Amino acid sequence: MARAQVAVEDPTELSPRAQALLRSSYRVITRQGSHRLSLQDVADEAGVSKGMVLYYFKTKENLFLTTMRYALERTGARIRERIAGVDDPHRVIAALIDAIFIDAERNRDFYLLYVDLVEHAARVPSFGQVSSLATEIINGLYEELIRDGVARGGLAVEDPAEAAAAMRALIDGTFLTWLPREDWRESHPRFKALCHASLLRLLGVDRSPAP
Amino acid sequence: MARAQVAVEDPTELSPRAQALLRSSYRVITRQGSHRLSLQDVADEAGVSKGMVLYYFKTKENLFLTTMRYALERTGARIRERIAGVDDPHRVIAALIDAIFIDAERNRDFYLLYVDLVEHAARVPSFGQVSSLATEIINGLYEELIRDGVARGGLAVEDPAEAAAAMRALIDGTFLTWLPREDWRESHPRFKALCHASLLRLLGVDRSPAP
DNA sequence: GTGGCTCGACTATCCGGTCAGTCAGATGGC
DNA sequence: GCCATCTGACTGACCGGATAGTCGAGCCAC
Repeated sequence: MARAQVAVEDPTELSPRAQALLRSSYRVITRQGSHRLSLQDVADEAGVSKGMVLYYFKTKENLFLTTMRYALERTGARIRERIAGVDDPHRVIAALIDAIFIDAERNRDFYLLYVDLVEHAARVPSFGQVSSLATEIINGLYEELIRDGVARGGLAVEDPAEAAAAMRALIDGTFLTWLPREDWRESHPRFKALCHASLLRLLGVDRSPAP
Repeated sequence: MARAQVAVEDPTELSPRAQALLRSSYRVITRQGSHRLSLQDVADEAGVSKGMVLYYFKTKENLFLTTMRYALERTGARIRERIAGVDDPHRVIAALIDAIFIDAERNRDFYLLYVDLVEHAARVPSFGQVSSLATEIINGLYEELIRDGVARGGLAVEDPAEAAAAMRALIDGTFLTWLPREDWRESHPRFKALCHASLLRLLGVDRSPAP
């Protein structure tokens, strides 16, 4: 795999054809894992020849990197959208948990990709920027929520950035322990509830039910 | 890669030669990642021929599985050993954190392998048992500690098994967010402190300093 | 007809696994 | 004590299959 020399391109600025390939690539990765991703598979999934994949994304690494970024930004946007309407600071945590834990299949797809990204980022320098992007998106969102919650009252937190980091660790860790389970489909609600309860503890939310 | 039909063998019951190969395998995996592990690399690392690796471990999958189990049990035993002497329930959490966060290099090696294991376990059924073994070892240890802490007072926890799961999520998640960082070497103490503080919150430990 | 787009054949490489065979040391018959 | 035989660890050449990337030629819309 050749080394990418330039920054990963913005997926939203790609031609429609390239974006379709990106979606095919994402589908193949969720099905097989990024390590078993082959250009031929992506081409087959998209119903085109392998040459075309390389025509739009010069190398496999570039395709992979761009797919990561695409999935990351799409997921981040979706979560933001989901919690945009919620104003009550007491409910915003619940809304976030609802937004993140949508359903077992999609959570599994995304977090398996995310785990792959971490593994790659730790070994291959060019993946570092995508991984940093992930941290920016995720921690930024969490920190924003926490600051808001503190300002409106209801959250007992000293350092929002630190709390956001802890929050991220808890949520990502919940998925990490959930992913390899054989009963991942059935246990999804249980892990969701556990994560919710732990998060409330972590953020010092008053746990007496609202009257 | 052929499918393993039988349970992964106990690494401690292997011949010295095979155990040496296991250590070589672990070294190669920590260096390159399990997906870039080749039999030739292991053979080179051990200074033998590739044929020998397959002589002792019939398939690559079996070698990999056994290496995982070896690393898992070795790490679990080391942590148990480290906290064995601590009696004071207020210090046992600190001791655990000290035992887990030994140093940046070893944490990185182990958790990169662990992340690989999760990815494999989620895709390849034969890795499920090793992953379950990991859960047993880790959650068992945590639950034991929590029960002990509750019995001696100092921990405000309702369901120890549930608290253990949350604890594991927090710790594993801390490493997951730490791993892909470029500054992983320098930021190790910071993540350790963050994890420690969050853990105290999560377990409802009285945070006023002892007089 | 020209240039972007698409194909598919081809190349080079890598890697898991097989296999025939080497060699050193143990065994045992005399 | 000595040689024939055997055994099991170990090697290295080899095979088959997969796969990233190249390239030249065809297609078609403008």
